[in-house]
Amino acid sequence: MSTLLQQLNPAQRAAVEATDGPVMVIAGAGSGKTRVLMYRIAYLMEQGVDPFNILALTFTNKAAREMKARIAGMMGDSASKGLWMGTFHSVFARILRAEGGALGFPSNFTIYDTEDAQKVIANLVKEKDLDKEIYKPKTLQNRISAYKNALVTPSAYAQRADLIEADKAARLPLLGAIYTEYTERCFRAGAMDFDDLLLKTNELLARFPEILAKYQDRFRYLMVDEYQDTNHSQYIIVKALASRFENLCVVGDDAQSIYSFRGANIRNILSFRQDYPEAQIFKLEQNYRSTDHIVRAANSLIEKNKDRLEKVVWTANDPGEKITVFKAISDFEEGNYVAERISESHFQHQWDYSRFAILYRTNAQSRAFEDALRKRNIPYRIFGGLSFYMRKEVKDLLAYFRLAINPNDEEAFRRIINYPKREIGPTTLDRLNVFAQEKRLSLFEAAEEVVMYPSAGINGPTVQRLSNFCIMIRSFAAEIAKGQAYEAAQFMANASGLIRDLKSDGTPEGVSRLENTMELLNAIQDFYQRQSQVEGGDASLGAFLQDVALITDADKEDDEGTPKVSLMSIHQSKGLEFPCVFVVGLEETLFPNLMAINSREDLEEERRLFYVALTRAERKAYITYAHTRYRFGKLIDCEPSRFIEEIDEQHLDFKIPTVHPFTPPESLLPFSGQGWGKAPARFGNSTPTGRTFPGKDTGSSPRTRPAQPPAPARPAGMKPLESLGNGPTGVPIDTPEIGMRVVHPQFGRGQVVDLNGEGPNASATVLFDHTGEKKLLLRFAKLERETP
DNA sequence: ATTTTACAAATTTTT
DNA sequence: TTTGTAAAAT
Repeated sequence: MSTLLQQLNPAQRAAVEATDGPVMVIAGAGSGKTRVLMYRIAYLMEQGVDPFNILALTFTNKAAREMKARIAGMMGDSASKGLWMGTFHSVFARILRAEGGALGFPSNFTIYDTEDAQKVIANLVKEKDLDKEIYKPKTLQNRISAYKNALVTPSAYAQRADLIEADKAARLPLLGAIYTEYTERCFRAGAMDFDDLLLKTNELLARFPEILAKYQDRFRYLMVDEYQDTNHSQYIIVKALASRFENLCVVGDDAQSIYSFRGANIRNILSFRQDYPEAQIFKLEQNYRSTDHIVRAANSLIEKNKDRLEKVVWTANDPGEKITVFKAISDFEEGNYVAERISESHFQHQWDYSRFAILYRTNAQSRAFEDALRKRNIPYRIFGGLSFYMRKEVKDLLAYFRLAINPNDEEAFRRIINYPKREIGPTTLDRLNVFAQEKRLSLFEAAEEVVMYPSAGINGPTVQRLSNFCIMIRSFAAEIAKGQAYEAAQFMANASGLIRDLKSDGTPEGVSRLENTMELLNAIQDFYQRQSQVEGGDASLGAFLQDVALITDADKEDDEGTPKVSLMSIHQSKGLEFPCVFVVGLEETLFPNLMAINSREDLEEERRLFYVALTRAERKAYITYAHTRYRFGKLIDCEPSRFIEEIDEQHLDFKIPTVHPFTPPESLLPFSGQGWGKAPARFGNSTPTGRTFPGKDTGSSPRTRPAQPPAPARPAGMKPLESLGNGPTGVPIDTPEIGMRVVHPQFGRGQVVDLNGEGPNASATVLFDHTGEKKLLLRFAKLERETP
């Protein structure tokens, strides 16, 4: 038998060996789903399948990258070349770059993020003079997104009386018109939004049979991870691609479907059998991840859901500890409790900080935990919230790149036409826009041509300013064409006046913004160097932009070695695991969220979300909730979540805060009465651990620097499982000297030949033994002294 | 055209 | 709590 197969249990092995025909793997939490996917690919290759013919669609790019690296490790680097792995969005964006011409899109099309899309819509609403309280850009964008994910194009919408009726009822009778106009604007701008990447792929495959045939023939073996979270649009793409060979393997867990708000359709997994009657179905039910208490607790919870596939998750692991349930008096105390527990385990059991995760329902909850951790100098990392590439200053610089590469990019144009100040205000922009719409031009084209049309009403000096701007952008394009992405980016950052503008701002925020801008430039240099290493890699600035548009927080690697506590929303924790997990904020209207308590379907999704959170834990789980909580600046009373009651209590261990002597303990026990019962007034100020309960903002000592800088400049990455003994061998270098022998993680060994700059811009020129001379920024390139 | 000031609104989850 | 928008002033 293949040595690969020996490393799997019987159920896993069966799923791996069923290479031909449709296969569905129902994989319980922690049952080795990723392992099956990985071994299946390796097994296919071992059976002689060309990796070129395999496509695996994963949930994050990071998952794809890691899996690919491990397969390369098993099968050899060159053997796994050509294997395609990535998210739906990144894989099909790539195909659209190559084939989008058939649909009339340029290969350098821009990807609009949600913010861009909403701004385009906001502009339309303004142009049409509609009430933006009723026609809220966010709402419109959501509805349009939903239509796109259901494959309802503007023309299809016009045929759908039911949808038109529904929008009328929602007081949005013009939604169809806005949708149509929005689609046209995007087309003219050479831009696609996230949903378009799937919708246009469908259009491409449906309208051009020869293109469909080409990719059907290429992707003879298709694998889809997290199938329960695919939406209709993705489902149809998969179906189309798989329809020739039907070697389709989908892996998922209906109990972990948590993305219905994004159009994910749990029926995709529930009805797979009907779509493919001859499909083989495998169930992975043994959990290798968590203790018995955790597995059973999670099971008892998820049993309350009606929409489920039959499946019994079990584990042979030891019982472990019960789940600790803690009720805090306030969100502030909740943060302190969690930080205390982490600190305790860290010092008593030598658990390094990367073994802990704090999971919450909404990103806004992170604050109390940040404060508590920072106060104790516990390093942490926040995922989500506003990511690096969403920051204003980063998007501003990116907009220059975008416009230089695709001058029709309307949002980029609007963003930077008057930033830094060029004396081109709203009046000019309005007139320019009117002119552009009349002539059916993009704003950039309009700005270039308006000089010939005095009737547009833009005065001479302003026309000159517009023209100067266009000339500058054209010169940027020429710079990019030289092919040196980093140099071009730096040139643009300077020539645009953006750096100067940031430098003139002396405020701490301004300094941080400048740092972030520099960080972006560094990222470009890194990208350039990395891509240059890969054979056939595209190191252009355009390629960088394509990557950046689809990057998420979860994709980023941690570039500092310090182990950190992870803070993230439960959604983001999907697919991850941690030895110790805190699920926090278990309160009615927060979790389950207010938005989700009205229908059974929504409530069940919230319950699945809680299930996902619990099953992230390997050894120990905590559940916490607060009595009072600050929400939008006001202190409000909370009620414990119904979900706590739903867990079989034999797996729970209730902890209660210090009890006032006059109060009978029972009255503090959760669920002893209704809601909070009569919680006693707390005279003392002590937490359960006996610490004094500091007032707001008093605890942070000015003498010690926080473990985390106040404004984390970039999202670092994480490696929950491999935090121990990482890093290459060698001695880190603070100050390299000319002539020193060094090692670089990517370029290998070399010798320092020159040094330049200081502070954050300090760089070294290194002559590498194999890859030649490179200039590296020191704070960025992890150079180490060569060890013989 | 830009800056200042005041006031309001907003918080679910994400590719 | 912060962030964004509208009106008013320069």
